[in-house]
Amino acid sequence: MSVRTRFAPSPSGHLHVGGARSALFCWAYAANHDGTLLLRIEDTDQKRSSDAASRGFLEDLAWLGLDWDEGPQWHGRGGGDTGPYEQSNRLDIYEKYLAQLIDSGHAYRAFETPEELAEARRAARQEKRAYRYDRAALDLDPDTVAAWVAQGRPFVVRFKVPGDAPIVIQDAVLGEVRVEPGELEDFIIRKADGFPTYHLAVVVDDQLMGVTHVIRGQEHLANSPKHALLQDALGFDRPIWAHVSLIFNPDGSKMSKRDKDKALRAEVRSKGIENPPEGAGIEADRWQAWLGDKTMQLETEEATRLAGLLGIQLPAINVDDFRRSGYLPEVLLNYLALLGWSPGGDREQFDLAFIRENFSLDRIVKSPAKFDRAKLLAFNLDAIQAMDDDQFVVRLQAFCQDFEPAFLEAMTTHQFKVFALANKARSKTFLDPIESGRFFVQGDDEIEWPLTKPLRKALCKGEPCGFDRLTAVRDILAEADSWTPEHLETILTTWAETHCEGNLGKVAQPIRVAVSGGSVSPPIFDTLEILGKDATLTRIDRCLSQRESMQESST
RNA sequence: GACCCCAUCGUCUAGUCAGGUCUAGGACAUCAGGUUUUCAUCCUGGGAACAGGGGUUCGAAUCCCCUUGGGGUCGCCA
Repeated sequence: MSVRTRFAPSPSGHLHVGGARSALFCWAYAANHDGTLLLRIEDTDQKRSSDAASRGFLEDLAWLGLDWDEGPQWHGRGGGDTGPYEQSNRLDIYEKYLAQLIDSGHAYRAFETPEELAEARRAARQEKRAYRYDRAALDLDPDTVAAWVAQGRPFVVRFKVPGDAPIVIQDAVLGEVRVEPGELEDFIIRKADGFPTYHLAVVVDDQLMGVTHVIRGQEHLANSPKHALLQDALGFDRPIWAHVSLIFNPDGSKMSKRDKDKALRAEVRSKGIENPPEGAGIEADRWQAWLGDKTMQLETEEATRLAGLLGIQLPAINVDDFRRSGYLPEVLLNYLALLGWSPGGDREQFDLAFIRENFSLDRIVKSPAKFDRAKLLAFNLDAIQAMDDDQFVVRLQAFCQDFEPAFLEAMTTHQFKVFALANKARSKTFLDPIESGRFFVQGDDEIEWPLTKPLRKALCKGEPCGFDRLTAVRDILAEADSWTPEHLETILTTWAETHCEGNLGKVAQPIRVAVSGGSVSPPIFDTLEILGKDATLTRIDRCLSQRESMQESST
């Protein structure tokens, strides 16, 4: 039988790194076995599902290069015979199996309200008892049930957990996992709104879609016995389960899609903000609901705006966060693969083709892993350094198109190419050249020279000082008849030979400061070429015009 | 709290399933030098771990048990 794996996210925001890793493992296992990867959208929660969110997932997966064979159709991906692949479009299917379970006595209707259940849970907690549903609905006589249903009284359907034998499941990563009878309560398989719960939908869909291997995060481990029970009751096959360990934050907590909201709530509380800040675009009642419900998530845009207003940095947990931060998809994938899996031996850097060739479930690590940004960054640097020049230019260009169009608008194609290549050796991410190169796209009159320590050192200190050298070299540059890096190098090194004892830095640094307003830039000759002669001279002149006031305040 | 899962350098891991070749290997981070027109690179070198206790065995990082520690789940979320 051919291998069929599935990645089944719920569409509640962007794809987070844990989900991305599950998707990668599903992809890799299927690819390694010439099997099929299915994508299924688990949107049975009417309160939390939105179309925009599920498209975000698709885009994230596509960016990573994790293409699905079957699933929602999107830019040439997806399709297939076992759809529909959105659970909200499969309600009639679940109804059929629900009826089967009720008819066969494996499930029953229950009429307690959510409030009643919450109260029962609270009471159990107070008495330090483990709460389990008391099966009161099982005592209802059939006529009463029929009458209540006929009246339209809301009900849920619960699965009647057999109490006789331990439930033993086999896991490809963890081995045998055993749960004693009586540990599980009669869990709900259909909600009052008519939608199935996750448990029922997953079991039915996995069977109907022919899924052979379920690779998912260990937070689902406790669900598997329930699914096994449902599968047995429905006469379904059990898939092979592989529960992958969790990904942690550096502080040891679980890396969660809710971390952004958590950070925002903490900040709001610590600042004692009671109402939604002006410009956050959040309604007052929605704000209150969000503050009071730690499972509720803001939309990405709302969260980003709010973080901006509060002046805090949101934790990077989504694939999209890393994309915007200038990481390469192949590096993120490489790093994610290493988090919880290892090909054995010393090899650490590899591509998707290598993963495809070498992936196996028995090399998945059981223990949880902390997400280490520093190592990811180091890998990204290595990948950028290994890239050939043309590719770097093209990919940086694409990055700017998506996130920093100002850099493309402000430069000619040639300037951008010089800019890119001048930055390649010093970039750890695509964002590095952008952040350190803002001065390239600023107007000449926007450059300012804050009196920081490195600026003071470059301009004011020493005898002669930077200003002196700048004044002298300004006219040399003005007379340059050619403005190429090579020619500039000749002029300036020659000048440094006679005026700075051959120490190019003595003159390069003051120029760098004058044209950039900071102490950091690409190699100086490239920098000047990108700026061009006019901008260079204008900026030097403006800088020199500040000489007096800077020297005054520096003494 | 109940149930379940896990345990090698600061971090990710190799080695564990088939016990000896392990005075435990690699990578990231860190520290000390060096190269460099700034930043970033780059080069050389150093320190750094088998959670603790019991077994089994000629021999245990590797097998068993207990303790401790960490984590997950306990929703009409998935």
